[in-house]
Amino acid sequence: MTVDLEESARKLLEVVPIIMQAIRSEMRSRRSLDLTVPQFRALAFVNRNEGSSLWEVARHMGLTPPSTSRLVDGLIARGLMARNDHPADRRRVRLTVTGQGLTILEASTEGTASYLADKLSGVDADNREVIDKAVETLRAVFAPAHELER
Amino acid sequence: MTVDLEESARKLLEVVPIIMQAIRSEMRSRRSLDLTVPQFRALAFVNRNEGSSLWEVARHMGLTPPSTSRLVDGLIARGLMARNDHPADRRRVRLTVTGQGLTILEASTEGTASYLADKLSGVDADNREVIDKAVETLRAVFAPAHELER
DNA sequence: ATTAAATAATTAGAACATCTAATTATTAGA
DNA sequence: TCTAATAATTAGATGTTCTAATTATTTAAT
Repeated sequence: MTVDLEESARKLLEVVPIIMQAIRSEMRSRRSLDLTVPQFRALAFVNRNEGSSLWEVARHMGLTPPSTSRLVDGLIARGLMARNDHPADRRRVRLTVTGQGLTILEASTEGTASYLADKLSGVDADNREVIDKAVETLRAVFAPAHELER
Repeated sequence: MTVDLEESARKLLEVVPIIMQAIRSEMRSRRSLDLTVPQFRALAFVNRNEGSSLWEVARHMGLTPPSTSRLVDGLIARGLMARNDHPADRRRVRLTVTGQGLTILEASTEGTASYLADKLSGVDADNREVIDKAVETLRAVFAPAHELER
């Protein structure tokens, strides 16, 4: 029984980047899809939140608006996202995922989830449940507050 | 009870980047230390493995040798790491953490772990134990195989 | 109603991350 | 010894992310 907070934190700090790296490599390895993690996340968010403003995407991702603006630029350049005028407020932007963007998002989600599922398949049912529960708790702890009421 | 492998994988895919982003922001926010996550990881690895070769660092981090070479360049430029000749094999490089590097590594570890500990402090003991156990399992699943016998 | 303040987004400039391909040394093996 | 393999770097590209400054638009206050 660890229970030592600092110790738990250090382990988390060691393991999270390792998993992240695995996800990153997996995502970029599919030549045909080739989304970076931020691109993937932005696409997924806008897909779930049709017509998001740049600021909403930035807040979700924990990025500054300029960073987000560039990120979106890249996605638009590849035809995966579209930037339109907001009808009520001309300062604002309405972001949407294009058909092609959705196709790639889905393929990428599917592919990466399969990869992770494969990794997890070696874990017995009990421990998988432990992981599920931990992920749930961690989500509550780390997810931007405004996204938890869903 | 979720138990659905694919579903677990998708949740992991959602949550890991969120935690990662929190860690990244936290690390870069300490102006005086200001390590990026890859810099931090490289420093931590070389500190634990005095005299590592470039290739070992690359393998640990899941990066290509060129990427690692540049990463190390940056650390050396900041005086946090040193690159020396390997006595037996002149192709190889012996990496070590400098005194200043160690100072910054420790401060950064301490600061980031405190930040995470603070986040986790709101979680009750039972759930903390669940998280610990999950982290342990995930480490076994994702850590590079060669690093598990320790 | 006009001006000042606040908000939304972008541009500019910088440092870093990361890849593939090609190159340079050095060592090991046929 | 000449060729293979190994270790590392350089080159060139694209993407990430920051701060600071700028542009446009809307809201609020006189």
